[in-house]
Amino acid sequence: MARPSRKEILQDFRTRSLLEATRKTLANEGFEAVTMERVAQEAGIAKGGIYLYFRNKDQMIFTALEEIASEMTQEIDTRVDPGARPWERLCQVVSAQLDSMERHKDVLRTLLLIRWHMGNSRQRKKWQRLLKYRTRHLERIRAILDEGLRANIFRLLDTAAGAFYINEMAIGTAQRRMMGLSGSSLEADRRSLIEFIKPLVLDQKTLST
Amino acid sequence: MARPSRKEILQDFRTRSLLEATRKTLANEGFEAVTMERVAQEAGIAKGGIYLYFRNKDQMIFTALEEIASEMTQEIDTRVDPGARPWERLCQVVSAQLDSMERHKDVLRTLLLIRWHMGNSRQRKKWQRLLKYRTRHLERIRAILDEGLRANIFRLLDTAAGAFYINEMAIGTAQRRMMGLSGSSLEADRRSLIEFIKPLVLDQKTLST
Amino acid sequence: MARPSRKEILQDFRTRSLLEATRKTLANEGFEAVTMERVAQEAGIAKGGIYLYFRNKDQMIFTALEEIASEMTQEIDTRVDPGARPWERLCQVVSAQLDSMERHKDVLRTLLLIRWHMGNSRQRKKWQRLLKYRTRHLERIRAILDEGLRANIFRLLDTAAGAFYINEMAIGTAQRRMMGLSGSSLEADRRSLIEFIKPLVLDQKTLST
Amino acid sequence: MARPSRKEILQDFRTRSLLEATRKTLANEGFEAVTMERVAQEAGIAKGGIYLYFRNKDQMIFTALEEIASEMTQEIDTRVDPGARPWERLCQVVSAQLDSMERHKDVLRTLLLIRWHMGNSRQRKKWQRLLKYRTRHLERIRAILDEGLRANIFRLLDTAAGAFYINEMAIGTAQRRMMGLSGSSLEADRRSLIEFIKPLVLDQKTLST
DNA sequence: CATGAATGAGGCTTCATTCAT
DNA sequence: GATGAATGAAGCCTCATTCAT
Repeated sequence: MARPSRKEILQDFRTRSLLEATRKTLANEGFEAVTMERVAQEAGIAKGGIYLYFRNKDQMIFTALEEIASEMTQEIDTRVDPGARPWERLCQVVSAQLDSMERHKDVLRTLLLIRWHMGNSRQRKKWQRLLKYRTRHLERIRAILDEGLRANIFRLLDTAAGAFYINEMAIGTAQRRMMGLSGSSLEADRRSLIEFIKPLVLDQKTLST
Repeated sequence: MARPSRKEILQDFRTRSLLEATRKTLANEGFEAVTMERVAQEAGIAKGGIYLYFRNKDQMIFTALEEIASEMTQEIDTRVDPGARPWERLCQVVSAQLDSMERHKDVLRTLLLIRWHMGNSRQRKKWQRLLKYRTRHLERIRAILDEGLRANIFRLLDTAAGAFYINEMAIGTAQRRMMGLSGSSLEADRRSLIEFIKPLVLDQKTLST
Repeated sequence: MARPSRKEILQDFRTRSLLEATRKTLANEGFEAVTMERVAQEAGIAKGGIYLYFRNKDQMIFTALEEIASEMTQEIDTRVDPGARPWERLCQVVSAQLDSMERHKDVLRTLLLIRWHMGNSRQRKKWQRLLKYRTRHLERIRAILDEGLRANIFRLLDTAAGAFYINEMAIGTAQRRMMGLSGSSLEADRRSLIEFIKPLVLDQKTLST
Repeated sequence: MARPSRKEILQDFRTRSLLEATRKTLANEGFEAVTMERVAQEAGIAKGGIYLYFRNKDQMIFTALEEIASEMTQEIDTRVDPGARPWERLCQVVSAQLDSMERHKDVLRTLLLIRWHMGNSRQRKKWQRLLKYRTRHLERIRAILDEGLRANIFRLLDTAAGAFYINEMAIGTAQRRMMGLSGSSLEADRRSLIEFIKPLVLDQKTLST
């Protein structure tokens, strides 16, 4: 395998710095605070230099967001034990998702902004690729539900819909925390959500949390 | 009661035009497309004229959004039969909410943006007042859950949390439709959501939809 | 003599209100705070109504300033005893001028602004008429100096120049007070100035203050 | 010592152009004519470019004014012979001040405007720093008077007050010239002023001009 | 006459992007 | 390649003046 050349290493480093700076600014000061000037400075690169690594501002932000989405997906994957039984796995996914969102609380705000942009036909294309991560996550949940259904552990339901709702509740929970409206600990919020979806399980005597 | 004078009528008409223009722009082209110049033009008013009706851009947008929130709240109220039994009322609320969100699909996007702004401490105050409508809605749902709980119809649950989750699922559903990702009819989405929360009811044999 | 008609009385009252409002605003908040809107409101007249009494903003301000200049001139006249001897009269004039400027401290600022405008050839004409009051004042002082000279009381000097310098010192004193840089009482400032011009008098043993 | 780089030279040139343009506009058309647009054009720079050299309009004007004040101070310093005797030095200062003001006649107008702004409590802070030059000048005069007093050459007087009055007369003289009201040559005005303050000297036989 | 809503020119400032060095 | 000065299009807001009612 070709060892990365000196040039490639530098390019990579610069790209990383820029993305880091973008995320940091996004997190600390919000979308409107992200100016090329600011990001460049934070990354220790000249303003004009950004354009060597990104086509334009939109693409830079897009890439930063995609990176976060990707990280979150991975974080969740890591936390799920493929050998566990469906309900346990579901709990793991939900818990991992809440944790991950909490950790990325600050940028989550912007990440969720794409939901908003997706409603605008003109901008749709620009952000569409980020949906991939959402879809993947929904399918992960759905697979668990399907398995539970086949094993006759879960109540009969439209698993696609179920996955969707569970994800929405998790996101809502994270958003509420982000807005400072939660009032409970993350752990309490987690328990609450799991409690709410527990009726999915037919024989509740068998449940652990 | 004093009949509105000619002047008042005109004032009202102008204010309406501006709000309409704001909503329309907001809906069609998104938040960043809302320019004083543009709104003025769309409303058939000179640029400077806006400031006769609104203190500044923020207040204009705020008013437009609040109006929508208020309309939605009222639309839902109208659709709920206070005499109906808890589960029926819950279904009415959810259905009404979905309908209302569908009707205001375009601006809903922006309305939900406040979730985003609320995460930015600097802008928090500006939008905080809009939370009133959310709170009111959550309490409406919670009251129904409480009543059902007291009547021993609903499964035991934290009603505040329950209200929160139901609302999140409804909003998520609307958002999905808005993003063009639903694929089903509104009616199908409604059934799906209601189906998902049906386990709340203890004796499901008694259920109508 | 024709008794002023009802209409004329009203016109006069309105004009007065507007000038008063102009002066008040000028005094309290400075030149840039004088907007037609504000003055109209303060005067209890509709914005458009101003144009029934003044050709435009400039003329309104001009008239207000002229009024003040005129008042100051009169105030000084009142304070001078035509029968007194030259040095006493000089002291009276200077004292009266300082008092009057102190009383009109706030608007004096704007009044002196015309010195500034007079340097701009384009605006010169607009304010030139206000010079009348300055000229009159200088002549008043000069007449006193002339008389003192003829009576052999004052040291030989160019009386026109002397009048000019004395006036400048008085204005400077008032300005210093206005800028909050004086630190002394008005009375102390008065004494100081008179002390400084005392060498004008040949035989200082005869002096009272 | 580091030779100024090409970049620094250019930066300096731009700054100079802008300040020059500001002064010119200030001089020719007055304070209100100073527009960012206009200054930029006059300096041959794009509108937005100004902000590379000045934080905002206020700072730009402030800098221009301070520059003038500083130049004038230096011009006067250059003209005073530290070895000369008090009265000669006083004459040198006054002459230099009149010359300097004559040379900067055009902008002097605006420089004196700070007297006006200083009367407005809201703007006071903004211009306060310019008072430094005035204070320095007053102290220069005062030091001369003090020395003359100690040497028993000057008549007894409050030297601080004396410095103040002399300065006011000089400024007044310059202003009168600026307003086109002088009618005499600068030299005549100079003589006149010096003549007026001559009584400060006790033994006038010793005087040269 | 009187009103004040409406106009629209004009001012300040920001910022993505380009390009000479 | 890298830099950052320069550009200029927008954006928000103010306010003297006009004019329909």
